[in-house]
Amino acid sequence: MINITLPDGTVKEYEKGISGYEIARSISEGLARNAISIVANGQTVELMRPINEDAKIKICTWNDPEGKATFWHSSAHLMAETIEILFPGAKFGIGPDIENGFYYDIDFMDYTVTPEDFPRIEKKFMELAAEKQTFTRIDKTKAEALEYFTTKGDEYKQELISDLTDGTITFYQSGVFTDLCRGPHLADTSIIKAFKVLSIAGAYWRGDEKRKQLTRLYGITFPKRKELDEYLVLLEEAKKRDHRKLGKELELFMFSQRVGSGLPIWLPKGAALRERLENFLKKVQKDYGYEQVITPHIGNVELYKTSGHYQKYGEDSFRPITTPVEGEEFFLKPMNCPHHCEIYNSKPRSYKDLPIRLAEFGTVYRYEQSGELHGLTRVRGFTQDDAHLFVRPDQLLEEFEKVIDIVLYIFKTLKFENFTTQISLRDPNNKEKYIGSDENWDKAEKAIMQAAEEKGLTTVVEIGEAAFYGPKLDFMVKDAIGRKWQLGTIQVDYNLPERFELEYTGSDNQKHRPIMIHRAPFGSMERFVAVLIEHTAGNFPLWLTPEQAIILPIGENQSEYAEKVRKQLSLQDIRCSIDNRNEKIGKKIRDAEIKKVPFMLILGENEEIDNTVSIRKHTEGDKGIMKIDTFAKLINDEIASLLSEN
RNA sequence: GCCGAUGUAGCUCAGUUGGCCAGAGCAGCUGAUUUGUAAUCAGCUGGUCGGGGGUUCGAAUCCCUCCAUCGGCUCCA
Repeated sequence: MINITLPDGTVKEYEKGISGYEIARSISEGLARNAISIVANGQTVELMRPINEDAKIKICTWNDPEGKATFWHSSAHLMAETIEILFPGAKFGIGPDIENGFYYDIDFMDYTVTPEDFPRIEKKFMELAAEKQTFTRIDKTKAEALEYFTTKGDEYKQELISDLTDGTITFYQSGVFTDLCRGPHLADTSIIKAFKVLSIAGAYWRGDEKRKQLTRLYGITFPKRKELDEYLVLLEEAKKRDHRKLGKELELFMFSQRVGSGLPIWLPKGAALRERLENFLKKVQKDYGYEQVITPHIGNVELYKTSGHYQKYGEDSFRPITTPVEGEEFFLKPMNCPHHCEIYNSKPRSYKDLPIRLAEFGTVYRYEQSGELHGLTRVRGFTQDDAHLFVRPDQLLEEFEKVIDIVLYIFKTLKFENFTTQISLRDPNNKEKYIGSDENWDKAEKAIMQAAEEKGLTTVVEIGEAAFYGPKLDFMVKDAIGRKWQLGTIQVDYNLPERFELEYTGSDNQKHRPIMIHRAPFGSMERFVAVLIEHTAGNFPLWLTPEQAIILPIGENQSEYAEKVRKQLSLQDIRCSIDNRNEKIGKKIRDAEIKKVPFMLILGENEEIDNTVSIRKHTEGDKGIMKIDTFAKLINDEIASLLSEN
């Protein structure tokens, strides 16, 4: 007999060799029916696998992440089988489950797959699923495994197998398809009731751009047809929040082919919104002892040779600008830190002066490959809400933590609740990608981890994601369709102070080297606004929104009164306009709703007589009548509360 | 940069196998209407069919090329 511990802590006794399925059945028929896989002692395995020792278990269904993973991973196998049948000779790379569905990287050889092929792939897939195919696990020696795929002529699988240790290799066979795989899998394919090929893309074999590009098919499956339909609706809804679409509709920003790709142009409403964000941050920073500076958009090549950027990125930058007579070389500023280092160096510094906190909304230009540009989130010219803190070693931790406070305050004020925090370290096996000594890197990495821990952040550590001059603490937020973007970033840097020979005089009258903290809570204004648009679906908080209220006179007779209301509100800092068009009130309301104006003020004879306005709230409807000043106070109070919550 | 797709009026989209002056709705302009909580009516204006080249008697439609955009990959100081 063995002891099985259930997630709620109860311990049950079973015969040795019992399967997860039988355990599920002993709990309830329903659970057995819905069970997909079982986690036993931390390892996800098939339901039918015998359990031979005491174990802590969890039966996974579609509602568990592990269950979904197994469901989608098995679906990837089935999609591969479908491809093998429809496109004989196709070779297979890897096919994992992902956050939403799964993909398989496939070399289709001479055939080019297009979305027109999707329907027949989907049809065949569903036929195979209905066959109730089972997944059979087969242990192989390395030699046997290699032989199988050599005979089959699949060099990708051969390469994968060569990297594996002998004795751990398993195959899974379902239908006519056999794949190298660790498992686990569904009991059989019949519970897959809906499948859709989502998209097709190129993907380099093993993520290496020097190697062959395979065709990646993205797909998703569900245990119910209805769930697929719901998922597709969800995707459609998400597309409506796309910042590129809303940015155009709400006239926030634009791009022009003539100006150049990746170079955003801020329209009046977008510029005003961005300015409010900047002022908000400026005020916070002032409270934290930052000083604003302004530096030029270009810098001499020597500046970037000193900083190391030239050696690192010189070839992948916009070409240098040269002066006609002297032939001096300048680069478009790719970052603000070197300029700020020069400010630090402009006069002798004492330990009493530190920390020095220099902030700048600095516009920078970076060459991004054409295929990487993406709306406002990935551009070639953007403005960082940058600042550099020059601190003594004994101030590092406290200053770093205060920066975390600023980031968290901003995220909270803007209701960014679903962010993740990532510590980006260097890849110790790839040191030539970075500058600076091991000792300094160690110090910097430790400082970040300590600060994050003391602030109670739940972090994910990513190796190899550091900047070339130092490790980072990054704040990541997802966009409408789940893509992750880095917004806020805080970086500890021992390297630039050395390269620029930054110094301060200590209390011992000796020269010391300060440490730099680079930080940008928004990341960049462009990317932040993009994510803000997608999070709010264009319904910005009242203090940020371009137009807070719109006055809608019912007829021509109210135009004078409308102007009076506008002036009165404007005196109380409320942004509003008048819709004086010769249209019916229904039309004016409709247009204001589409423009997402938070408040509509409807004025007719009654309001004019009583000196009131009739309030209609965006998406909510009629809110009744109130005095003009009462409305103004209501708005200003709401804004004050939005900004003061802390 | 790479793989695949897309590009028709300011916006959203029609445009059959290449064939008469390239269409619609919204927006805009003009006029009528003066309106009470999500679209008043009528008329009009507006397009080098992404750019360039080619095939053809004839190209928005077929081919080549460049550009931009979209989905990914790679990259992201």
